Amino acid sequence: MKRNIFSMSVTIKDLAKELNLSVATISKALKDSHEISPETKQRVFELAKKVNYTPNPYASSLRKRSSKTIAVVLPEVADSFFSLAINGIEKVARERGYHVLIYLTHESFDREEAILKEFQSGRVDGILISVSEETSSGNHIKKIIDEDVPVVFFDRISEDVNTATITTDDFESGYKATSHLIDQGCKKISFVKTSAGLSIINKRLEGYEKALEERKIKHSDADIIQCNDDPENNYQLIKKLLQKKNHPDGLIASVEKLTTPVYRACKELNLQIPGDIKLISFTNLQTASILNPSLTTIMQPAFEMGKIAATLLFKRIEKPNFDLTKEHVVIPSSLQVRESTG
Amino acid sequence: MKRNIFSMSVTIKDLAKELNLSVATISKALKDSHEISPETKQRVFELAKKVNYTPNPYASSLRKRSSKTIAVVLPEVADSFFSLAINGIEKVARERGYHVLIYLTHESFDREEAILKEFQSGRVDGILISVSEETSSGNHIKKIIDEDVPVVFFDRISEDVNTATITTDDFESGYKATSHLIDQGCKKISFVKTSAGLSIINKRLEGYEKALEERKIKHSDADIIQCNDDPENNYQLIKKLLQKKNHPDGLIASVEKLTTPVYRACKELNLQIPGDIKLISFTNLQTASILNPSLTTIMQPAFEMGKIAATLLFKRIEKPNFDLTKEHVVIPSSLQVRESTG
DNA sequence: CTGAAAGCGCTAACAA
DNA sequence: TTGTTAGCGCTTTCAG
Repeated sequence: MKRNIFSMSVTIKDLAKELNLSVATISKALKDSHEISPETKQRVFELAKKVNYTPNPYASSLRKRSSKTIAVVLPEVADSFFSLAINGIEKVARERGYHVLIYLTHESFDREEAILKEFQSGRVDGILISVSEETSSGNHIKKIIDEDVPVVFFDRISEDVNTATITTDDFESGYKATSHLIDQGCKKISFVKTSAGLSIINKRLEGYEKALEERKIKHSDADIIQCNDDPENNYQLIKKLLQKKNHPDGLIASVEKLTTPVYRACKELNLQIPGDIKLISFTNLQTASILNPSLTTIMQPAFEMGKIAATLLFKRIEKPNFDLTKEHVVIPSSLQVRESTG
Repeated sequence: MKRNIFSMSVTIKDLAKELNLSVATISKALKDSHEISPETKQRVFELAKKVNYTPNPYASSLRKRSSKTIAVVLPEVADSFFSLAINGIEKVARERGYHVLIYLTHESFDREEAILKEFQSGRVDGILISVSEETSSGNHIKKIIDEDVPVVFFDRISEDVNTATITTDDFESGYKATSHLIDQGCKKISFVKTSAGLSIINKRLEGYEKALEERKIKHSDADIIQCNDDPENNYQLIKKLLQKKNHPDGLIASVEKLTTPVYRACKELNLQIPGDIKLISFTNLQTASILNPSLTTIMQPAFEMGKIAATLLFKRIEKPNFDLTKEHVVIPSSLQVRESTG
């Protein structure tokens, strides 16, 4: 492939030669610097347009030590919350001319650590992260912050890292969900959770316990079902719970992926929802409304959270003395009452 | 922040100084070149590890004219197909040490064009794309290919661009879905589609028409419902269809997002599924199985398609004479029969 | 086996 | 207003 002004990537040098100007002049003209005469700018713009000049991003990144790209690191993407969050993030990134690199940890701490390590030498100007289930220590994240690349957490935070967080009111929504079930007459409410020590899940759980205590509903550890990442295992656990003669009459699925096994188990065991058991799930799934009976949900403002997280990150990127450690936004989830708790 | 060997990004130069070697030697040692003595390599590796050296990716990209990153451009991400595809793509990218930039067109051609333009100056080594609904011409894509950056299409292709494609058997699955409904006794089958001239939807439609003709089922344009991007509008259209005295007794939702309005409309109108109307939807949604009645679906092998698309792309990236224009993989969708067509 | 030097494309002092 | 120059950090001849 020829490398002249009509093919391959055109460089500033090419433009300079063509117009008999120096590269410096072209560079400045291109960014509309006031040091350059209108006429020159005009000529430069025209030629640039004509030959379809696009700056080499890496040359510029190297020189300016900023890449105009951010990283989004997520546990997974096949989940309505994260899908929507990506949408929000991408939206504000695009508006500001930033690029977004996406990384999936698949809930593995090792992978998360390996990924974070890549951000040590200026690959990205900032990081948006929702930590994996396995993540307990935040040292890998602190290390990056020490290198002066800003990090903001959204949804799943690491409590020992001191930086901006965008979360929902997990405690309150656990409380709200539970209170709603109690209001609807439930006397024995189970809380189904995922494996690890995710702080958001634990907060939901605390809300659940608080509500039960306030309303003087007796409960025991047996009401809290610990699931893991194996769908079949989870299904069996839930089924076992619902098979008991004194099975719960209310159930909270604390994460989206537990919705399907719960419905399946009820169907399999011929338990009527909401007659025999009332259900609430933490999810943003569109299809909640067309389940039969339709599903009462706690919906997180996923898109909004993504947008706010990204906005804060950019604020810090563009204004390095903006203090992220002071930013802790909590956006309320909403309870969508539907038939499953009717 | 100090810039010495114990803080901030360490560079090759720092290592060189520390070990009294030249940067060239360090660079070669780091990539385990045979020109370097084992002892030297050893020393270099140790120091690099100790001071946590990470190469500056942009310096290297600039010099090597390759970025070890690919772009994935998608219409949206809040859709089970794309979510799963991203998973597949990310998996193989990670295995090969590539980074992935994500871009959303939100079904807008203009946005797609603007995004593609960014790939002109070596930002990415290759592109995976599923075109927007509005995309009819492929010139913006051809331009990129002309600059020698490889492109592979997955799912939604642009027919006038000659490069690798990974698709499902859309015609066959349209045919299969329709035949299934006929087998189940449907006499009047509607096909609900989205707005634009997406080739995959039209192929599904052709399969539908073929099946009807083969089985001598009369049908008219009125059986084909044209939706758009406005959920409320779509809901009304579908409702109007189902309200007719001689409403269809079978319905194919040709894209995932039409599933919800169809179910909603049936419920609203008190139509029994599958008694009054049988339903099939093109979707990979987990929740299809817990809808009530559970939903018969055509499932695309999304994860697999993402993986294959990425694999082909990397093959081409790593072996520039590998001819993408000859690669056209078609992976069959599968019909999941459930209660909604019972 | 090691090093000197050139240069990827761009930006930013500084000079003219 | 424009140009000269010196890098950003790395890779890669080519010489020693």
